[in-house]
Amino acid sequence: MSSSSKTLIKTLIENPARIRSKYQAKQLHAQLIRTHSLSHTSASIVISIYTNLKLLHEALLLFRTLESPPVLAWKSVIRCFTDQSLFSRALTSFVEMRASGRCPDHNVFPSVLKSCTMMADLRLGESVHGCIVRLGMDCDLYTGNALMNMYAKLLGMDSKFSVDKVFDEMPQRKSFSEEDGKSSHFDTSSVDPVMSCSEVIEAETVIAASNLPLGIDSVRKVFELMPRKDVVSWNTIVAGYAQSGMYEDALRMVREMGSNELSPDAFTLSSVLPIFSGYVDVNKGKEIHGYVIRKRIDADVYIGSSLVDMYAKSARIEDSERVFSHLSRRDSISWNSLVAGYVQNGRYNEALKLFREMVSAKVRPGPVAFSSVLPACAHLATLHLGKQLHGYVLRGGCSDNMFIASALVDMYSKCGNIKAARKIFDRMNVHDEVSWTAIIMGHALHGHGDEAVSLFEEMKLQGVRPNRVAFVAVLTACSHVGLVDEAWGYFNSMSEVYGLEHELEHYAAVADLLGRAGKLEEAFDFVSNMRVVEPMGSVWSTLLSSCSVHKNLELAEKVAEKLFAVDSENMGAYVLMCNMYAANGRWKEMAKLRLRMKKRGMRKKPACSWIEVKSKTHGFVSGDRSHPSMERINEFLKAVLEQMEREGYVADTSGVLHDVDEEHKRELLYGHSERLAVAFGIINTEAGTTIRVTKNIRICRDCHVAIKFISKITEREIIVRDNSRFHHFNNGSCSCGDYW
DNA sequence: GTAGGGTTAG
Repeated sequence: MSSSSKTLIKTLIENPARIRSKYQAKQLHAQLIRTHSLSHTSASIVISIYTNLKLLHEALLLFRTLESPPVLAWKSVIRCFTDQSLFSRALTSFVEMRASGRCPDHNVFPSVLKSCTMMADLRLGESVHGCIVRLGMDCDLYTGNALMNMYAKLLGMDSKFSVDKVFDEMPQRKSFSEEDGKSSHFDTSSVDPVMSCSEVIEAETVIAASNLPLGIDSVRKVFELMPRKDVVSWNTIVAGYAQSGMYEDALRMVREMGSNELSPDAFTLSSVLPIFSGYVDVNKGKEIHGYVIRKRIDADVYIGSSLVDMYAKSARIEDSERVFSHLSRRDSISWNSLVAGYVQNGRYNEALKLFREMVSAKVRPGPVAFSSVLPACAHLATLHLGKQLHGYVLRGGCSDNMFIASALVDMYSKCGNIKAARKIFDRMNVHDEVSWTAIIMGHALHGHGDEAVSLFEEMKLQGVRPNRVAFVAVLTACSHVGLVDEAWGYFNSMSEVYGLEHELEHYAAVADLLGRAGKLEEAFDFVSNMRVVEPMGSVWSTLLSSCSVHKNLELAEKVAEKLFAVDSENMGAYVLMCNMYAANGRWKEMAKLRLRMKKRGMRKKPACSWIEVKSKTHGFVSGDRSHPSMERINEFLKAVLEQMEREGYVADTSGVLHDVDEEHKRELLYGHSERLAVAFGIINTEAGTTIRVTKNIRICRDCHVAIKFISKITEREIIVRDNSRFHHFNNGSCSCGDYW
């Protein structure tokens, strides 16, 4: 070997950063072997070269030949394991390194802590923290940052220790002493408790006494003790505060950054932006948007999706669209922020359209994308799309995801298939309050009040505490089947047992229940005496429709007056009142109301129904004869009407409030949108297929009777979803038991 | 060698 090549090897070993390729690294390795100069030290350097090039396999082959690997070799492989997301192997290596008696230095801890974070192993992380304190390495900037990140990430988790324990007691704890280097303390598989029982109890008492979230407290403690802090340190604590809901503190830290001559960067802002959507006003968010543009970080994908989300949550979806359209690069989260934004703003068709665009743009939808877009299918009741998405979810193997499973339960029940919803619910391994509420609400909407109530009881038995939404669901269930006493019990238990405040929705459900049950005066007093800060228009309009069902015009006038006082443009209320005046022959009052509507430029929303046939949605508007199949629909309805009449059907024209003769009234009934949709469905599907129709307003009383007959004559299950519930017609009767 | 964004039930 020439002296010049020896010099070259020496130079490379001293400047390992010069090696940039696998080939060069292997050449060096080979030369060292050939010249018999592969010492422990030079081998470690080669290992670090391999790991820097992410050549884990090569590094490990060499590593295993070393009898007692030096610190450099250990930390190189630990870092590489962490880099390649092999967190548990990183931690095992750390344990082995400690067991071999090697003392870790400051640049191994960031990787170890990251692995603890990713493995969600707070216990081990805290032990490592103890070790760091013992070795006096808590002054290291990167180690401190990694510690803060770990506590911030694992902040919701149960901890046996508090950070004070780590600081105050860890150094003295025997298992951390350097002399005891062979201790198996760091072995993750070890079941030996690190603390004695009494210590654990003591620590838990300390934790119970503190009202602050444990994690954020630990983050702050580490932060305060760090002698040197950089932007990352500040960003980590800002994110920690933001994620713990401590928004004031997060924003205070951003301001303090400025006084420490550090300017907020893209990381800082993307942590802080979500605060402005739900907590502070959107104008503050706009200021930040301006700052982002001035700092020229508006191309950052993280900032982009934060902005899209912020504007969407502030009901400014047009601004979300603008931000999205200007993004130079879009990842799956940017897409999904806008998809979710559309759904949050009730723009379901746009959400589905964008989801499709996303798939065409070759961005694979992940679990979050599915849980964002499924509610759009639920709201639109587009079963075929929902089923397609379900298939996609199954192929993607994420059907166990709690968010997705709950969204699927909700989607199937809202699309009229409560059986499929229940099947998915029953197959879930664990249920949280969201999935329970979804299935309870599903049964409630399908008129299975008793089933919904017993599921609610089952939920409580399983130790899942009902929250405010769960109470909305169970009260809705009671309301749809007239369980008055049960509803009062639940309403009272909300505040008395669960310490939950009654909100508008709960009052509305009870008012609805009393109204449906015909207890109109009681309902009126209940609503008049409720104390809710929010507007009560929806509650009054619920009660108004009960007055209409129970034909109580006198009370209806009182209710309407209350309603118009808070909501002078409530279309439904005008229509209901007009109809009630008409039904009572009070044409003068009706005309007056009609004029008021006309002056305000209000127009009646037409009644429509939809049906999906062969994955295509067909819409029908009451009295509209433009559908290409209208001739066949009429033929069918005419034929079936003859049979219906033979079986005892008599048209109930009392609901037709136009001032026309009986014959004309019957014709109007026969042109109702739900009847057209049902007829179209029966003609265009095979015998026995379930018919699913969605209607935008309440189903008409006469159509309800007629569809019962039709279900019997045609031997079809017919499911009609109106604006408040599902009606399952089967063999001449309806699941609602005519209570609606 | 550390740090950030989107999701389910009314």
